[in-house]
Amino acid sequence: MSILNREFYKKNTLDVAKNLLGCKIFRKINNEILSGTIVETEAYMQDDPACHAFNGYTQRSATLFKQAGIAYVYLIYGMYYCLNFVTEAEGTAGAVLIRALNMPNANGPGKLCRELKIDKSLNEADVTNKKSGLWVEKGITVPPENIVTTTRIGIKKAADYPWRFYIKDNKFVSKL
DNA sequence: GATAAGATGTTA
DNA sequence: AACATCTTATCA
Repeated sequence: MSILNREFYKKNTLDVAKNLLGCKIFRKINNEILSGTIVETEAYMQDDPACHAFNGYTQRSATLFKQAGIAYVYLIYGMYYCLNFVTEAEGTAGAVLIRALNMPNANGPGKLCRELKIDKSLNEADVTNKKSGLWVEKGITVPPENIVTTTRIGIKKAADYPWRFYIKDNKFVSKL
């Protein structure tokens, strides 16, 4: 029962992406609580051609510049939602994309949002308390040797940046 | 107002 | 390997 506080997110995006591995996401819907361990993340930063905020401040990317510890949810390809957690200080763009959870049918950004019933109404939701129905708690600690660093998936720009992290030998990680 | 591209998932 | 499908950004 230790919810990750705002200080956890208000750090270097790459560090937050690694620290989030092994943490548990909780989603409360009506009286049901869904949860899953984060097994795969990707980092997106301000000086990153693939980041939505790279080309300046727009309506969609505005969330990335807000305070750390809130959710950034957007629709991709008109069919799938992606869940991010905003990082860095207010005014600096940065976010961590959650790519996979340690639960069935959640091995991909779009699939996990479908499983957790995440949609745009959760955009900018505060993840540091339970009121929003979406929060993260400290989970297992992943030793550095079990964190694998590779290039990101599904993007065309800056695809060679080694900013994707996942837990070694985890079968729920999207794509091998 | 119109157009092109996109941090994906499913199907063949 | 191709496609489904629509919001967002970027023009005019």
